[in-house]
Amino acid sequence: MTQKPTNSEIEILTVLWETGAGTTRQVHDIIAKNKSVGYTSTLKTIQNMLDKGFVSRIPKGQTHLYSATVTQGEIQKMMLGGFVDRLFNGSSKNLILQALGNQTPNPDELKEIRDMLDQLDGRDDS
Amino acid sequence: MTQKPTNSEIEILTVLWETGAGTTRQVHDIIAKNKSVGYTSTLKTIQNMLDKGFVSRIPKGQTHLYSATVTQGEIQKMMLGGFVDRLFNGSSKNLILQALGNQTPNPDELKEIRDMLDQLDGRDDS
DNA sequence: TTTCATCTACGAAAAAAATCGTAGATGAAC
DNA sequence: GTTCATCTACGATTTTTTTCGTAGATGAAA
Repeated sequence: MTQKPTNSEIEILTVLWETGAGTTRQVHDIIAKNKSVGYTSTLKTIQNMLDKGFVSRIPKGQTHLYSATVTQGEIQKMMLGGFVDRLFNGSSKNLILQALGNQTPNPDELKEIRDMLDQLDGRDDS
Repeated sequence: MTQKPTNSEIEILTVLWETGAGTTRQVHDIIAKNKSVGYTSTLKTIQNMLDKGFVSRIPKGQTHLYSATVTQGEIQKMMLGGFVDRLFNGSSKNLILQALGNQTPNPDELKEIRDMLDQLDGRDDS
């Protein structure tokens, strides 16, 4: 698993991460709520993903049940590095400051972030 | 400026952000250090960027001097939203936690992030 | 058993992005 | 003034990604 998923593939992975598993039909119906695309397009993309190893499948009657073979965290990690390098001069800090500026998390989330920071530099003044 | 730059275009913008301005030759020589690509490819990409409005140029002898018409911050903002939506369920918090996990900023940077957090929720215990 | 809906497989077309080849202009070196 | 290096313009090709059309299989309904 060295390859990065394309945008369409990520859309499908997102559905599978949320639902656990699904047939092409089930995945497609969810995708098609947000964008206009034919069933066979979704099918083809899933088949490509099978070739690339992003999903596995088991036969289920006359169809297949697909699940992701990669976790969302793995893909996030895989994509984040390049993204930070390409757009934020490789600095996570820059990314984080920009992210905080764009869309401020709510207080609970801010606390989570603070806790993470505390944990990272071994601080303990909760 | 509604369109998003492609990856190749971002590479070129990055050079221009760092150098302030440059000729195709100058930009290309920097790009070519990191990847194998012909001069005319870089030229063509810059010309596309001129059409899209990402750069402007002024004649300089027999060549042109290009500068970015968009700031790095603008592009970061433009790209970050979609990235968070696509990969982090639209949650900046999730992005930030993953970013901190991947590559921990140094203490000074951590302080910057903390300051930003304090500022965001009006805290004042510096 | 004919019809109909639904599925898969697979190639091909379309769209988007990246790369490059060639032609022509210009100026410097000789 | 011929040669050489360098630049731009621009179309065309290649590669990647996305979309879709068609053919064939299968099972349920009539």
